[in-house]
Amino acid sequence: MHRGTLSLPSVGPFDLQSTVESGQSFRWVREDGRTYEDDEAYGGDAWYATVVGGDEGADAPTTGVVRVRQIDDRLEWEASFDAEETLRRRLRLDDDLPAIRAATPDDPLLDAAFDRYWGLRLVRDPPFATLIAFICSAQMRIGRIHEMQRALEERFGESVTFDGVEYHAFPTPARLAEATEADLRDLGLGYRAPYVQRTAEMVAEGTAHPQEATDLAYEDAREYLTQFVGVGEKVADCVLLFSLGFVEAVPLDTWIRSTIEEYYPECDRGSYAETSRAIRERFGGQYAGYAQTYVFHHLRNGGGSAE
DNA sequence: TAGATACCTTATAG
DNA sequence: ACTATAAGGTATC
Repeated sequence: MHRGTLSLPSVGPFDLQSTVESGQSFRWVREDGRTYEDDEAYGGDAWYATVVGGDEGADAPTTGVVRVRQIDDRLEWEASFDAEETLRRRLRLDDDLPAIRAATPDDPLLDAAFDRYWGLRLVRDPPFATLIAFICSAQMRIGRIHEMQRALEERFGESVTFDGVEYHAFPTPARLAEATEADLRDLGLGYRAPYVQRTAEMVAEGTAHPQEATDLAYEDAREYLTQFVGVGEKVADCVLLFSLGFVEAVPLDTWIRSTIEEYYPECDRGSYAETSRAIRERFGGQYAGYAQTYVFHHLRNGGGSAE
């Protein structure tokens, strides 16, 4: 058992709950077993766990389990290995949040979102698991996307025991590629089942790998990812933003589209590509994905003109 | 290239 | 109880 504490003034503002429960990551499981839709019962100091390794390859030299919780300005962790660097990377603790906000234009909506969830950070999740999770996300609620990922892990993921508790890594591409469409439909994936199987097969066979997009220019990277089955421009943007470090990416989902309609109508240019360019510019360019994630979380929790 | 439609499953509103 | 609708869209025509 390895343990450690990160003092938050050293990494700047941070809000663990907002970061891992804002619908950007599906890799963290709350240890108290409460669902992600049960926010009102949240106590503020819950442990969250994730299994590192599995499909992560070189990104995570150590396979193991990490638990983390936030108590005031301390981030406590327990893990089966020395997890400090993993946490810094996965939770983007080195991002300069004040500088990012300073680079984002002021307007009433962005100010409200940043004020309300100040400390929310983007995540840097493993590419394959993120690709699969967002293929699953089509026409799904956040809670059910979580359920699907847990089902995939339990059915196809490697079992890991830590501190007397059994955890499951996310399945490897090879293991998911072996699954049949019927297997995946049984887990409740619906029409996404063949998308997941075929995409896993592409990665397992070496046809393509989401990691390959990292070296490309942003729009080329988005185009690259759409070769995977079940991956359109929106899902590609999610993978770029939440896994591959393209902090300028702004996934145009239903929430952001309605936001554009209501608050930034001049940014609606018809096509995804052009609207994407316009809203990215409106959100300040290089860190536009940060603004998107704050706004998404804010509006999904009742923020905006309705309040 | 832009627009319309089907698609699995679940939860919620009426 | 039962039907309609929507949920972080994509593939196909």
